Amino acid sequence: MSRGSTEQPSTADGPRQTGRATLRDVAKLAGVSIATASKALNNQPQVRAETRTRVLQAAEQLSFSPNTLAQGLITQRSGTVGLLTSDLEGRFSIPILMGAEDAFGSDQTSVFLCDARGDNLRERHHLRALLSRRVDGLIVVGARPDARPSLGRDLPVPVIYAYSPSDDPADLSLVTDNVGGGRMAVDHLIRHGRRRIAHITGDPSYGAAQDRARGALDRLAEEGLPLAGDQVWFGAWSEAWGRGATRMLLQRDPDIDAIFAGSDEIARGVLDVLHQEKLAVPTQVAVIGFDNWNILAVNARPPLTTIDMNLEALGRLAAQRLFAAIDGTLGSGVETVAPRLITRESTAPLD
Amino acid sequence: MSRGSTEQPSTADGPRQTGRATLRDVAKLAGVSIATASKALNNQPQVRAETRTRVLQAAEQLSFSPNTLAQGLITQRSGTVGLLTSDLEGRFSIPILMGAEDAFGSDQTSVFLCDARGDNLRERHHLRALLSRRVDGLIVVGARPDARPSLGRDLPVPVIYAYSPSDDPADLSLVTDNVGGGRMAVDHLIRHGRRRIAHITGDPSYGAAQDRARGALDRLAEEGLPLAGDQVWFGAWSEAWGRGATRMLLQRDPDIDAIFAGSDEIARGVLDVLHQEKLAVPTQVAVIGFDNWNILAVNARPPLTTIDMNLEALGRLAAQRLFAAIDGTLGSGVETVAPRLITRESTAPLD
DNA sequence: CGGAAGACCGAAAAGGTTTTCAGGAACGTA
DNA sequence: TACGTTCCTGAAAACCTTTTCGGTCTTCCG
Repeated sequence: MSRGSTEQPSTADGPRQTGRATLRDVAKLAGVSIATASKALNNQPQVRAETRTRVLQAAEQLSFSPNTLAQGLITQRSGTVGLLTSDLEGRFSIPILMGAEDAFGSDQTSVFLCDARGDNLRERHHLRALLSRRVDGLIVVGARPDARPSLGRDLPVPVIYAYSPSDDPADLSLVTDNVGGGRMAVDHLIRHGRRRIAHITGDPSYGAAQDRARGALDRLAEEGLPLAGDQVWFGAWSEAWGRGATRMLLQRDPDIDAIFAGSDEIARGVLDVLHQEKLAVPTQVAVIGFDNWNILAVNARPPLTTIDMNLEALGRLAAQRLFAAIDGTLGSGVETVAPRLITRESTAPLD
Repeated sequence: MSRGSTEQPSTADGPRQTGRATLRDVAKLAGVSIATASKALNNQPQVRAETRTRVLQAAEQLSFSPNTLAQGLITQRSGTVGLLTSDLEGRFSIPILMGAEDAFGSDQTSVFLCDARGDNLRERHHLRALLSRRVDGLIVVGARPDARPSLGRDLPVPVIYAYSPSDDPADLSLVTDNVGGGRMAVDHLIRHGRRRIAHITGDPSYGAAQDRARGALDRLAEEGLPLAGDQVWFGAWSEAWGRGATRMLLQRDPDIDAIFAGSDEIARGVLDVLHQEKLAVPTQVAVIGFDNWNILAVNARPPLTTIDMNLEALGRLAAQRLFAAIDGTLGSGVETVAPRLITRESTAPLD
């Protein structure tokens, strides 16, 4: 560390009572007033070059670092934002978090992480704490892609809802375009010459399941193609359901040539049964997943073509929107982020 | 929100210039001085009960929330800590984070999240920012269970290293007991009557791989048992390596009755090949993994017995140690957290 | 040489809270 | 009535920085 290289400042060589150099110390060492020292460090123009360097040297020597609390107190801006997630464990929050943290990090903004663990009381508690800390803004990251209760309209800072939209249309929410994702998946299969496409997906109470199915059906309809297997196979977001549904599906409709799975987890189950049934992937049946959950998709046999929700981009976008809202005023409504196709080996043109 | 229920305070009904009620406003409304208001809100004894309730009511009415920045400025304690991780993406950081966040949350401490993304420069940058924000302490969460460079001895706040120990023995590091984990895994197999136990694990450059292997070998030696397969099969932390190694292993030593896999990912590969070879799990061959990575372990067929590193507990412990260190002084050396066995169906007593 | 303009610097207020210390009121005792 | 206690309350300093505004000094021009 650079602090290490200087003689560690102690009672002997300087007036350090609190253990840290303050602007006053720097000013004294540089032989100027506090005001001048401040200006010099902040690149204000009204200070001579020679004086500035003297101050800079003094600051360096004392390894001065400005007290952000005091700065925040006076500028009425803390330079912090709150990231209020309801479910850190769930794998979807993390990439959003990363994106947001990354975007803020390149500014001067630091991020408070709060995990409410799905508990409403804990959420309120964290909210109070964050407001008390005078965060400049808030990003609320939901656990499921369905609407969640708004934090309210009368908060003193801008709020952005990510992944789970707010149930108040006056709030600004950022979500992934699941309809577009479903459409994209089926489009990919169609382009590869598939005609008998089935769809196995998760819990029908999830908006995401409904939306993806709708996108898929829309795209099929445009092409005048029927949905293979006679229905959307709703069930659970699990490998086990993927296996079960595939078995039933094959029984009802043995000559499908593609399966769109509503998640990579389900896709793994699908692949598993296709293997057992000696149906070659992708030559006989193409499989496409959803989520691009790396550990599952990459290690699948064959590696899984899938739809990536671009969650990190969503997090970054949330950060940008919040940043813009901090001085300006905030928009409202629901904004969607386009997913993207990740092509691997589980899909290929039909001979 | 409670703020919502009051007439929203505006220019009309009160002296609100900055948009938020301040202690001065509360005091004025309650008809007392700022000092008294402060004491009343902080449960100081030198204030009459009647006055206290008057202040409390005023605070409630204005939905006052104290400015933590100002408090921190004067108390010389910000009530925040920094969580400096080098790799948010990696799945190991998350549970540690959750544990720490949870432990701090129940106190009054808020957590700054910083992801250095494995970049040294970014780490320094974040460190500077955190110190500038006057965090009361720091937890450094590594990406790999191997030693990492210390942040230095002369930081003005206590630092605790989690998962990756610091290379400076004067620092305090908290790590998982991988030797104990390896021992625990083999012990479990032995207790279930297994005698021909093999070990397939990941990248030998990882301390964790070496430690787990050592623990396993120790336990075997105690029992006078040889290691089946003639060697520890080091390779990569991947399903593919799990598959490859299992094939080679079976060729060399067809009648093993248990495999200890160095990670759940590897274990999945192992299970896969055992399936193909028609070796029944757990009746013929028992399999135990490491990490308790839920998505892999639970969905395996059969569900995987595995070793859980107790990372969330590690995070919580780190928080506690840091908390203790903030007033007192910090210990040093490496402290280990015991892993725990998660029994599922991939292991069972040999008839 | 006088004066105006410009460059640089410093005193002081402000931001919101905690805490110390002194003063005032009420009360009991001599 | 005078005085000592006990309780409450409030003025003011402190924490560290930014920013405004007035002041000093130099320089240049007439």
